[in-house]
Amino acid sequence: MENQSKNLKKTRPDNIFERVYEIVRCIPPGRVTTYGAIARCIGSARSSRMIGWAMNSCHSQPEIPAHRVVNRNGILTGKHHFRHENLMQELLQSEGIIVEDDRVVDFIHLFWDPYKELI
DNA sequence: CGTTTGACTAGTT
DNA sequence: AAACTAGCCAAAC
Repeated sequence: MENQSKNLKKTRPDNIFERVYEIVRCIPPGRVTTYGAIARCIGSARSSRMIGWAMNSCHSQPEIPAHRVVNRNGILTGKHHFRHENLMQELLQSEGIIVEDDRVVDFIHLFWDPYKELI
């Protein structure tokens, strides 16, 4: 009972994290979004750093296309957290996204706004 | 239990 | 234009 809820609390990712995962899962292949956009979508616009933390824990949750989340300039800031340094870029390129110098080419047009699309 | 850190961003100097 | 600041908040130390 008490122990269980304790365990649950430890096991259960915070709601914010689940919300983040939900949004990230909704990013269509071949599109990207930003930490800030997700943060805005879950209602705390200035908590973009938490999105990064959420991604850090997302390996426990399969089916999270974390490679489609880049920073506001379309730069692959999170690439070092993948199994291999180039995995993020390879995944993006396998979806038709051109990556040059760790930056998503034509990022502005590939940007997928969860706030608009997931209202 | 206070401090530091971080896959960020927007604003100011 | 580059550097600095502040806000945010959960883990790690």
